[in-house]
Amino acid sequence: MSKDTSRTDGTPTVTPKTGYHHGDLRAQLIAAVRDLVEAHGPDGFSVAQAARRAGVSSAAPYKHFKDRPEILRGVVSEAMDRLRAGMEAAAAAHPTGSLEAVAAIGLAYVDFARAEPGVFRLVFSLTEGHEDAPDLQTKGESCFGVVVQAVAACLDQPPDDPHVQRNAYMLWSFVHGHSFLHIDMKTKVTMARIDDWDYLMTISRAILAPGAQA
Amino acid sequence: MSKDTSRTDGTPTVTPKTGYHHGDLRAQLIAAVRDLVEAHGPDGFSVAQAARRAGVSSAAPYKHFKDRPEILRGVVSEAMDRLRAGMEAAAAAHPTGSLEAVAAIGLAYVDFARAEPGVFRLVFSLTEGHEDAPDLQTKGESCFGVVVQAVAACLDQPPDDPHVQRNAYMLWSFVHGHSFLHIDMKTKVTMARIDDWDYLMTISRAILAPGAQA
DNA sequence: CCAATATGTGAGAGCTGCTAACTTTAGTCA
DNA sequence: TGACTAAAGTTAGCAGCTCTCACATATTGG
Repeated sequence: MSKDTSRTDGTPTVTPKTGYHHGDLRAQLIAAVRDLVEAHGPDGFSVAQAARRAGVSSAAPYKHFKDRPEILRGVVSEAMDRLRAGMEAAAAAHPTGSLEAVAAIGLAYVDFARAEPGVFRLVFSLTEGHEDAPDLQTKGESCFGVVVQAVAACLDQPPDDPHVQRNAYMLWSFVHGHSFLHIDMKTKVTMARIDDWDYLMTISRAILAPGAQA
Repeated sequence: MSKDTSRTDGTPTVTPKTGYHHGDLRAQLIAAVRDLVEAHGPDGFSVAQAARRAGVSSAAPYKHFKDRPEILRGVVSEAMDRLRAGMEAAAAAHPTGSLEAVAAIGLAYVDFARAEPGVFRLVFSLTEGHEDAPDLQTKGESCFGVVVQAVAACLDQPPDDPHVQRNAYMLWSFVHGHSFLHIDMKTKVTMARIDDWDYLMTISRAILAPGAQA
């Protein structure tokens, strides 16, 4: 009964089942959906397809997720964890309070968008209609928290200072917009190519330099 | 044969059919899809539903559109026309070459995102996997062209100057990011409330002021 | 006035999301 | 150890969707 060597789908089962029970279906479904979203766009996946990839029947996913949207939320949640980890790691690689730390956080953001454009888009497509997902809200805020922390250190002011918040928001807007525009018209339109690091340093300096914009 | 007064859907037919032929089905389908996308998110619409709204059978749309994606592309195309018109009108309301003209373009952008968040998101969700849509590409570029034009006038340099292009791109990144973040976490997170006009003027000044960022 | 064409209809194949009822496995406690 | 329970699979099947095909009906140019 080795129904798990490979499916009609063509794609091999990531890890064969251990008999009847799978063992790690939830995580594998998320991984499968992540791949599918990356390959065919946010609405170009089906839970049936993901189930086939994981080597289970098309009803099995509903033992772990209530809905199709809930599966997507799972993917987003996992992606946000990685995004935040990446941002924190990037910041940690530079002196606390330095402009470089801020720019590095932005670069991590852009890198994530470039590496997983489909998932990146999904993360920010999902917020609407999923207000009933407090964990995602929380994770989003803690991503922003990384930026706020770095900006606060840079300006030597407390994180809840309105000036810090405003500057952090400006930086995030910038990086977010750049990320989106970048993956939208990859290497086309507008200009030859942007050196992201230069670009991000410029922005960080323009916004955080003492005396900038009032 | 008045099957057009209202449908089981509940929503009234926008304009009753003139008998067998509809007369303006294509435009009405686009309008219906626009509403549905706005109401239930980009993937929360179905061709069948749109057809019901327009008062035709579920096969009728395929006489005007090849695909489900092609209908979405139609919606996006129409939306981009309106977006560009709004940006141009906003610019025209201020002196050519003024910072206000630049900020006004940005405000038109943000206003559009706020007024039609679903469609706005759709516009920028569609670019991937639809590279075979040169008209959308063209319209996107001409939207950017509006920004470039205003920036060029403001800096008193030709539109194809790299400096102009770079600054226009920076502005667009900013406004784009702000728009997205704004509709994502509406009035939540980050800060109480942003006065968009102030915000956009600040940004425009920071980027376009003589001597700013090298 | 009549073909040719554009635009509608209904039926239906094949997929999907999701539920229901059943089966198998794993864990728990007398 | 062994029966009970809960967790995690299965198959069967409904309703709804996309899209196609064959057919019906308006519109229109020659």
